[in-house]
Amino acid sequence: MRYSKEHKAETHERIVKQASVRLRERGAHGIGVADLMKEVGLTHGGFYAHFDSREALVIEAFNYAMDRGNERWRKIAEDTPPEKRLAALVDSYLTTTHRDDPGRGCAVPSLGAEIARESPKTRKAFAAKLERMIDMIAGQILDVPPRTARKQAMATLATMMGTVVMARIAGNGEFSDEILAAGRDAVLSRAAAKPAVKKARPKAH
Amino acid sequence: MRYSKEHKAETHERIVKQASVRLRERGAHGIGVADLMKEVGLTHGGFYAHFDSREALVIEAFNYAMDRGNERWRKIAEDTPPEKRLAALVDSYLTTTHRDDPGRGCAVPSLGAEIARESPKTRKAFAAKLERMIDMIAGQILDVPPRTARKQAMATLATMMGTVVMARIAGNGEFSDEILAAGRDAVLSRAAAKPAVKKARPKAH
DNA sequence: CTCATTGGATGTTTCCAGTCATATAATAAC
DNA sequence: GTTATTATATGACTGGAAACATCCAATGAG
Repeated sequence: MRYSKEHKAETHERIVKQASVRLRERGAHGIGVADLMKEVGLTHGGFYAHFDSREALVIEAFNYAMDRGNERWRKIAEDTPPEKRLAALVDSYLTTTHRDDPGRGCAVPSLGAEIARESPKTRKAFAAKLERMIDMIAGQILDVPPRTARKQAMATLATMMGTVVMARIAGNGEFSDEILAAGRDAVLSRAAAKPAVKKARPKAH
Repeated sequence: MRYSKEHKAETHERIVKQASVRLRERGAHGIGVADLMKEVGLTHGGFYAHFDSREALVIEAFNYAMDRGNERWRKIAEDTPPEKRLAALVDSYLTTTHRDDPGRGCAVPSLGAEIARESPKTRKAFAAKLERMIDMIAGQILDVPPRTARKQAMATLATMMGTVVMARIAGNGEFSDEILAAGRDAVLSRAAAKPAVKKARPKAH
């Protein structure tokens, strides 16, 4: 082996990471191999030493983005007492920061619709990650009986993701902020209504 | 005038309609001028007699799709007694049919994320239509006091749209159906919980 | 010294928005 | 009813952008 053992792995990851950012920012067809490699500080000749094809990269990048999201949620669950976890999650998800920086945010609101149109292989990989997200919410975030947890997790995710999609359409002004606030209230009040947990009424900003 | 008076207007609308279907099916860059015109039974030379540019068409097609959606909702409101309107809406929106046929469905779950990346002009046109949808839900569909209607309308839409996005990622199997069902329950139970003055029945877990 | 990795250059293909001279078809004028 | 008029449609053409993929000389780690 020339170059250190980890060198290639590191380069590989840098490419995947940058791709995942660009894809979330610009969509599934929003960046080409050449530009991407340039952004990573390489030239695009070496690309095919790392990936069989562009699609292989895209799948990896999707997975990477989803994994980072799940990782983030896991940390929230870890660092927060059970009854406050949902509020903590919503506070990190339904923010202007997340809305305005899709590149570092959740992949579903940015790429969901496009994923649904990709090849079955790509779509299924994404669906598996989505199911992991649901499990995570149901098991680690929501403070409700397991009986209803899965269903409620799905609805919670749907509301959060739909809110981000709508807020991004609305831009970044007052109207958009209003949408974010409505989503927050909806998620938290639904949770408050179901178990005996109380309040958590965030002030709209 | 040669050709009948309405001829051009009709052709124009056929183009817009077909474009709106294809865009929802394949995404904002999913079809080119030439293919589109062919699908309408024309050649692509004449395109620029109808539209200044491709973008102008895209904006019209977006508007068309949104208008059709609003129209559909208006009819539901018209044909249904107030207390059943939301259920009727959800029953038409969160169906496998809608999930599996984006081309004829709501434009937000199919195009929302891509719209958010388009030019400000395009995005703002879409945002205006989104606001109309919210007004429609708040004023004609929800059976709640005006005070909270707008906020609740936003949340209701977010949940419905997010549910469709997730369900499409999940494909069309059992998992996907489960997501649809969860979305339905969430929208309807929230509506049932709110008008009742306070938090009804806190059932301890 | 050796050779895997890198990166600059290049090939080739595909595709697409937009233009224009020409042909066609329907109405208005006579 | 015939002709003149003109809006609409045709289809080939353009110029260029962008994309994926491959090759090979140079590099630098071991």
